[in-house]
Amino acid sequence: MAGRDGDAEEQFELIPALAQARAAAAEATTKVAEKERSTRVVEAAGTLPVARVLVDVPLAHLDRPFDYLVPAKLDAKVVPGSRVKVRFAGQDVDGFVLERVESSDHPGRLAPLRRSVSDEPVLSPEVARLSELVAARYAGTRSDVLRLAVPPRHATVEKEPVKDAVPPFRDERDDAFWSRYPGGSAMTAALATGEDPRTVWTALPGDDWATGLARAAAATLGRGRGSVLCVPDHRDLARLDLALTEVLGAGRHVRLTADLGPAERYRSFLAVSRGAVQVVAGTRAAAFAPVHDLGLVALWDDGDDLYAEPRAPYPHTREVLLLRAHDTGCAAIVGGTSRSVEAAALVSSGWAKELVAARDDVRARAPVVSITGATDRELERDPAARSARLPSSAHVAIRSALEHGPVLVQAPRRGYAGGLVCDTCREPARCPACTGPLHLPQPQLPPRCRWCGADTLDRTCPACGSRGLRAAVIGDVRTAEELGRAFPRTPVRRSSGDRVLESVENTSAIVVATPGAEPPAQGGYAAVVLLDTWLMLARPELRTAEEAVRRWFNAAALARPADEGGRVVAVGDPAQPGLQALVRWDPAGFADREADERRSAHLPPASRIALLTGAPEAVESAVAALRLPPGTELLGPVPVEARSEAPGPEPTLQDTEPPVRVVVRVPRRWGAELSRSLVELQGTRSARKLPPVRVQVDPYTLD
DNA sequence: TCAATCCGTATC
DNA sequence: ATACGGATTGAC
Repeated sequence: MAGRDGDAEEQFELIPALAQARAAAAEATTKVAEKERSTRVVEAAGTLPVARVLVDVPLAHLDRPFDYLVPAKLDAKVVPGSRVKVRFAGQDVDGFVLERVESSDHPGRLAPLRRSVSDEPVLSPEVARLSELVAARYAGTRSDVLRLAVPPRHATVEKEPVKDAVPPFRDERDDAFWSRYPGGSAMTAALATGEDPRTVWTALPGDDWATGLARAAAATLGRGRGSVLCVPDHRDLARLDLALTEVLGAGRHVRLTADLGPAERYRSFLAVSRGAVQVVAGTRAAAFAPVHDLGLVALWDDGDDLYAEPRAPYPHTREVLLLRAHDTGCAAIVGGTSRSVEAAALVSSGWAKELVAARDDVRARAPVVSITGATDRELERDPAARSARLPSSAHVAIRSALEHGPVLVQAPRRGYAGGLVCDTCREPARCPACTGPLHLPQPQLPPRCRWCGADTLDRTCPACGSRGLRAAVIGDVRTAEELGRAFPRTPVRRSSGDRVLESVENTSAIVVATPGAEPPAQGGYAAVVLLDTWLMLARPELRTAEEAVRRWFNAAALARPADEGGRVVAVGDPAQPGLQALVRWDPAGFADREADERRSAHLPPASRIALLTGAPEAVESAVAALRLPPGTELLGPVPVEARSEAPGPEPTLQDTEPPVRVVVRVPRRWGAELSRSLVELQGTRSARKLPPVRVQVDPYTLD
């Protein structure tokens, strides 16, 4: 059995009787003598007998290395970065060896390592340091971060023979992709020479971004440096994987995602950690990949919410990669069709340089975008359009575009119909009895309350006095049905949820998709229609506008260029800044505008915020104990719904009393200070066994 | 005077 | 989380 000969327990049994007798005789001795006894008994390794071990315990105040004695028999297996088992506070726990040292500062006697799990150095010094930085940034523990960074061991996979090393990569320097961007060739040249450029890249609509990232990785690999490339989901990863194979050839890269399955995931991880491959493409789990000689970190579409890790300490892939680039001094590319507010902040602070196409190029490649109002008056005038809930101009645009190719219709959310809103002011309709949300149980029945179940026969909108109601969310299913009736001779296909189309052919068809599930069309869509854009702006959340605009740009980028007749019709308010940015095809301008608004509203990234959630008294005492940096704002406490979407080990909130939440907000320059005092707070609280308070630094949403 | 129990603190 | 030590309490 594996690890049998690595068991320190056996060594205690093998202690000579003489030594045992001597040890027994030394019963009442000083601490110094006792320490000597223990060292002699365990027979420590000849050189570097002390292992500094990060133990896997969830307690914040124990998030530091502890020293253990390396038994001589384990000398060869206990290497820096390897997994061990140690006795800690009376129980056996897992740990990572951070380093081997000559002596310990610990005044007491050291316990021996119980066992070496494996001699595989799975925690590289760089990732060990990164986990420290991420934990500090998000006020979490290193053991929580390491759970995200190092996949579980798979012994069978670990024993598999190592693949032969591939010969050094020679980049043939094909600049066909990047030369279309002013400064693009300079960037790849800088990647190839080791100048480590940091770039916010706003891609041309319809551009083959995957090839761009693959070329950047190739330039970096040309000088022997590796890359970490992150994408939001599997569709994107399949595309990047293809591009990497084409540009780098076979065997130069691996895919790394959490849902590969334990064996395949560990196999990919080992290929990277052993240096067999230096290019990693993956979802957010790949951000921590221990790439040898890291030269480039890159991510595509950094505004996607899939980059927000749902497990503690909730790090964001973009922040992990940027911390990594900053710490190691490697190059970085933050790319997208649109631009996140955080990316805009990287440019305006001077940390990164922007890489955008020339204005003329953008005009030629972007589709023609128009906005059409969706007033009910306009719907009434056109019976055909009303049946499809489409303004007549959108209806006309679809009909004429279908003569030239496929048409994409983006419908805000999945499902048949959501709640009901006032047909005039669009205020959500609430139950007159209990203020619960109303819905239509069946088309011909009166509205019913989802909370108390009462039917509402007579109701006027408290906001505007209107009596009419309409569906708040049409949903892609009903949209597809209605479009099928409006265009009876055209095939209507759906792409959403777990039935996402890979791509569609260049034929006359209507594709109804939810945001993020839009399949690309061969040769591009003749037209893209964005339905009910106002709905995507209706949520009162931090990133509502940014998120909506990102989704509009991503869908619109699938249309053909203007000179090939590509059109985009957005149904919404022509004065809406996000839609105006789409008309001008100016994602950077919109991001700057949004950044200004966040600054004046004291929201991230201009401010650093932390959420403290827990039982009312717990949150109250936590806030009272917190060292608050200058300029701190405290918002709340407010009651929150007891919801824990995040799977896995979470601090269990008291469910006897409804939890509350406080928002702590500081100016950005005090962000590190805030994180420090949150770490201190969690340390004190866990040491004193106080009820848990969940801390989230810069959460993705503030709903 | 000693044992059972509680509380606080360290965990190598 | 245990685990241990010192203080505290209670019965002889």
